[in-house]
This record gives sequence, C-alpha cells and structure tokens, in this order.
Amino acid sequence: MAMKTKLYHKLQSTTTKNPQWNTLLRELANKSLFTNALSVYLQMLRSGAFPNAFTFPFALKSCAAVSLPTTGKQLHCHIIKTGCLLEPFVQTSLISMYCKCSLIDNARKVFDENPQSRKLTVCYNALLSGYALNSRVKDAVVLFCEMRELGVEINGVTMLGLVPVCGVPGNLGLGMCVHSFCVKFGLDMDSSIGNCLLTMYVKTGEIDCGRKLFNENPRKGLITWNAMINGYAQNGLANNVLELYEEMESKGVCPDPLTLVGVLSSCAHLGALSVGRKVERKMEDFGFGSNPFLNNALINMYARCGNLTKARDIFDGMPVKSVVSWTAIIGGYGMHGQGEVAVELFDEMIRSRIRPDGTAFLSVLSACSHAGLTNKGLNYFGVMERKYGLRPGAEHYSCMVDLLGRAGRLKEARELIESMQVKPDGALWGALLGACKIHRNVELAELAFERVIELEPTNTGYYVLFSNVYTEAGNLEGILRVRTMMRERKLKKDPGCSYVESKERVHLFFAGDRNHPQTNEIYKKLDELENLVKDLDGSKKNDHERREEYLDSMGVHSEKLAVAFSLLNTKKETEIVIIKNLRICRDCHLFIKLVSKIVYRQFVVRDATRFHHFKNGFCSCKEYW
DNA sequence: CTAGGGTTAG
Repeated sequence: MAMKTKLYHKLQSTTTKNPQWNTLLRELANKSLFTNALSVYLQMLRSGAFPNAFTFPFALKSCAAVSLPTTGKQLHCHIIKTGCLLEPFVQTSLISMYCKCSLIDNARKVFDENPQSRKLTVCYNALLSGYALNSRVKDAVVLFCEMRELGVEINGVTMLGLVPVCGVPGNLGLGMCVHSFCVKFGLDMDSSIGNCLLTMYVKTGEIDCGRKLFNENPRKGLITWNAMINGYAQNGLANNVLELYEEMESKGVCPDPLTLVGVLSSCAHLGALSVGRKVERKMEDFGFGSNPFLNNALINMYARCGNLTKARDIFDGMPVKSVVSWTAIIGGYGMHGQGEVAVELFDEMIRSRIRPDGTAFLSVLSACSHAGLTNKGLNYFGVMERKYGLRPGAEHYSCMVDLLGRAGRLKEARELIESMQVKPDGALWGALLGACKIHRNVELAELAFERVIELEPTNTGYYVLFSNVYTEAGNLEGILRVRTMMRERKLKKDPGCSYVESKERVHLFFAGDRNHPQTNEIYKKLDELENLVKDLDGSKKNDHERREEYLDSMGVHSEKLAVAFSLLNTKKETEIVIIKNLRICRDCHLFIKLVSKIVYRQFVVRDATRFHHFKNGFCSCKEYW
C-alpha cells in the first residue's frame, strides 16, 4: 500500500512537470539545437519525469537531425514502455527517424507491425520519403501503388516523397508518369512540388524539360532559382549557370549559399576567376563566409583556376574540414602536377581521422598518375578496398590504367582491366589508348581503340588519338583507315580551343584563329616566342623530336595564341584553359614550359575538355565576338 | 504543446 502511494505521488508530481520539459524540448528542437534537446530529454528522464506522446516527436526529430541511430533505438524502447507507440504522431516520427538514420528496415518494421499505419497518409509519407532518401526506387513505387489500392488519401507531401525517387538517370519514363499523377491530383501548381519536379528532370539529365518547368513557373522562389542553377551546374552547363545567375540578380532575387555553391562550381569549370572572385566578395557581404559548403566550393574554384595558394589559405582557415574539403585541395595539387604535396595531404587527412571515400581516393590516385608516383598510387589502390572496404568503380580503374600506362607498364594495365569486376567504360580504354600512344604500342592500341569506339562511337578525340599512333609508326594505310571510318560515320573533329580570361572577358582562340582584335600583335609575339624557344632547346634534340617540332611549327595551336595573348595583356600568372577532345598535346606542353622559363612567368594550364559548352558563347560580361 | 516535404560542395 505504501509503495502504491509513493508511485502515485511520483506520477502526480511528474505529470505536472511534463509540459515544462516538453516546452523546453520543443523550443530547442525548433531552434535546431538538437544536441541540447537530446540532453534535455536525458535530464528529464533522470529527474524522474515521464516522457509522453508530446515528448517523443521532438526527441525523435532531434535524433534524426543529428543522425544518432543508437539513441533512436533507445527512444524506440522508451516509446514501447510508455505505451505511446500507437499515437500517430509518435509512430510517424519514429518511422521518419529510422529513415533519416538510414535504418530503413527498422522503419518498415514499425510500419508493418502497426496495422493502423496503413490508414494514415502521414505514415506512408514518412516511409516514402525514407525510400527516396535511400534511393530505393522500386520500394517507393510499390508503396505508392499500395496507397492507391487501399484508397489512402494522397496529398502534396506524398508527391514530394515520390517525385525525387525518379530523379535518377534513366528513369525518365517513371518521372513523367509521376508528373502526370501530380497534374491529375491538381498538385503540380504547388510551388514545392514544382521545384521538386524541376529537380527531378534535371537529375535525369532532361535539362530542357527542367527549363520548361522553370519558365512556366509564374512564382519563382529562391528554391526554384537554386534548383535550376544547380541543375545546370550538375549537368556541366556552366555557361548557362552564369547566365541564369545574372538574370536572377537583375530580377533582384537575393542569392543564398546554395545559389553561390552552384555558381562557384561553374566558375571552377570555366576558369572564370573574376566571376569567382565576385562571388567570394558577395559571400562575405551576405555573411556566408563560414559556410562549409561554400568554402569547399571556393577551394575547388581557386584550385581549378590555378591559384593554389589562395585555395590552400581557405583550406587552412576552415575550422572543420570535411572529406570534401580535403578532396578539393588534394585534387587541386594533383591537377597542377604537385603529386607529392597531394600525397602528403592525403596521409595527413588519414592521420586526422577523416575517413576517405571513393572520391577522395580518386583525387589522390589521379594526383599520383599525373606526377608519375606509380608505386604510391598502386599502394593506395590496394589500401582502398583492403582497409576501407571501398569497391573501386570504373573511374578508379581508368585512373589506374592511366597510372600504369604512363609509366609504360602496359602489360600490367591490361591485366588489371582483365581482372576487374566492374564493366569497363570508355575512359578506361581511352586511358590505355593514350598510354599506347606515348609508348608506341600499335598492337595494343588497336585493341583499345576497338573497345573504346564500341562504347563511345562519336568521341572524335579517340579517332584522332588512334590515328596519331599510326602517324608515329609511319603507317599511312592505318591513318587512311581511321579517316575513312570517321567519314563514313559522318564524324567531324570538333575544333579544339583555348581561352584566357582577362579584364572580365573571355578571350577564345581556335587553331590558326585570326578573329581576335589584336590578331596582328598576337602573331608577332608568337613569332618571337617560337624563335626564342627554338634557340633555347634546339641543341639537345633527337631526330624524332625535331620532326615533331617541325610538324608542330606548321600549325598555330590555340594554346600558343593564348600564351601570346596573355603575355601581351596580363601582368601576373595566367591561366590558360584548354578545351580539346582529349588533352593538351605534348608539343604545346613543351612550348608553354619553355616560354615560361624564358619570360619568367608562370602559366597555369587547365584542361577543361569535359566541360566545353562554348557553343553558346559564354563570356563573363556577355560580349563575345 | 505533437507527425510527413522541395534547392547545396570534392
């Protein structure tokens, strides 16, 4: 009897206290102070107060936000003990928490074990968004069909869960089907769903469909602009990004960090340093200076635009460096041939207990391959799977083939290809083909070429590369065969070009180009340079190199024009961005290297091959000749 | 006093 009274009193006192605890918890959770909210929850338990159906949603939300699955499971136990599981609010939060902690099977179990879930739209919505989060396309679709069969009400939030599921390449059919559902339910005019559909289209690569939705949207919000800008950015349409960003500013829409991330990433692709600098200033004006996403994007932008010092400063100044920050700076050093620094940084990252992921490994492998650190690269490649359980993807294999191939270890490169589990892609055979060109292995080049054009039949760069293998072997018949092949397939080599950014403008050159207003000056300068270079390096050349030089002096490569232009118009280290089908040729590389020795000027050469979207003519100030 | 949702970096 005494016990009963004691318990009764305790319950009495705690029930009166509960609302206070709950209020505190709610306030913290709403202010995104999730860790604090969770410690308040623990304090509450210690003080003897009982959590109730009003407590759990906030505790679960906090748990989901900071992704603490263990705490989440404990909460689940408390919910069962207090008998709150049947509360719809609690149940939904619980499902959502498991989804956000990537414990989707636990979420499903909660859903299945409580028959009333199947009557509640909110429970379905929580689970559906969980499938979306974990990209379980099929499960999401099945769940949606089940809702329709059972006649569960479908609302806007349901579609917000379902639409992003379709945002994977190759799922356009499904995406359009879901889009038509939105129209059918009259939900497509909802601004959130409109944004979601837009994102879905750009993620499937249907950028034009996305743009159509964007244009048709009468009430574009910040998120709409961001979705379109980042959609362009993710599809490599950097010039469209800058154009749209300008339009956005002219309409007086204020950017947020997400906008600027997309813009910076496009500046990085284009080498548009001056626009990038403007964005950096804007970032500071708006007080986004310490946003980690933006700082990572800035590191990448400066690194790709050749200013490694600045990139390093930003990196060093970041109080918390994520694996993305490390990858950006490692990639930056790798890109500029400073493989040793890249490797050191990678090791330092591991020492500071940041776990590398696939992309981080890719950056260090590529750094090794460019700097000729073959054995280091092989070592990392081994560690990647053995120690970190990361299965190498096709891109890692391409990098390794490049690494081995450049070092002349063609046999090993070939063996690696034969041993790999993933399906080889074009880049992989292309890397082998490139290596065959360097090391003059015609036989293996023929095999690599055969494979690469099966996968990328319209990539003219590979035809040219292969024909150069024959050129070097003096095989005229081979050259002719490749040319015929190109003609039959109606392939024309895209003209390569190079550009230099100067005074807010992009100055673009094609080979033999005479369109630039300063053409005469540029050619005069180039002539001067060619002579200087010949004098400097003429003595120690073998016949082969002499012949190449001769062939080279026949053509005015776009790189050379860019170098001459930059000497005439810019004062400091200049970045020359090269857009060719494959990569800068050896001769131009040599030319630039020698010129920089003669004139004591650094040139940063960046190959933007994969991002050439110049067809619409980007220029940072919209003037373009 | 309570649940489900849209746009970011390497």
